[in-house]
Amino acid sequence: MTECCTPFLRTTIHEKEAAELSETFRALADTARLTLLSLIADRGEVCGCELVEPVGLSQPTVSHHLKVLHEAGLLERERRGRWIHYRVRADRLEELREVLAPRQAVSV
Amino acid sequence: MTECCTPFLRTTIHEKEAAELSETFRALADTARLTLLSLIADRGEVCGCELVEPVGLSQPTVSHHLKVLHEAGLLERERRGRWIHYRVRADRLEELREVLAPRQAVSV
DNA sequence: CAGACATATCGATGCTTGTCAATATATAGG
DNA sequence: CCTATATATTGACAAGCATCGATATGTCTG
Repeated sequence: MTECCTPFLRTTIHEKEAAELSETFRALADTARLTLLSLIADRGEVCGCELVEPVGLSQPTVSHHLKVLHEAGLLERERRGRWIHYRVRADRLEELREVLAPRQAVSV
Repeated sequence: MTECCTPFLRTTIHEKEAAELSETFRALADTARLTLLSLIADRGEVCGCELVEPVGLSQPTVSHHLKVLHEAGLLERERRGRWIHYRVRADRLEELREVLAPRQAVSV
């Protein structure tokens, strides 16, 4: 019996929701991108130029990953002169956490 | 048993952590699998045979997706006679939620 | 403008993955 | 055993994706 708490989406998701959500998870489904997110989150705000060396990938590849994360809404970017600064979007992560939350008191 | 509180948002993750985490997110990075998870979570416990029709994919494909989810630790399976029953692993989702948690007071 | 540096785009390549039809395996009941 | 049903595996194919080198674009500073 699953009386205790049935987790994940409170109710069956629809096609569009699933499509959007899967896109976000896909952005997280890569070692390099998780490392990037982690580096950025750890430092609060980071210049892109500081991210190439620690992940050990080429500059174009890092640029690509940052783009994916940004397009998934997981990163904020701000240009300052030559540099682009990145921050993690906490609100977006909170949304994800809610999606994964166990359902509260069951209704219906 | 994983460590209690070193989500990637709090400190830089290491290579192995990132690899494992990305694998889990990869399991979630698919529309069909999200729909399956949602269906299972919604009903608490579901027989696999009830999952083929609602997702609109072939039986082998559904079987494949359920395997991916199970191997990612996101589903429990229990055989009962001819049928296999699935449940969502709430503990695993809770782990994911912690990983996505915003950093609290910074801990050196 | 020219040179330096940060970032983005392009094109190619090899690997991964979602999907199916066909087939195999497992389990229950006659 | 034989049959029916549930599930898994295999093999194939197309689409997607991570990665790189080469190159382009953008931006500041002499």
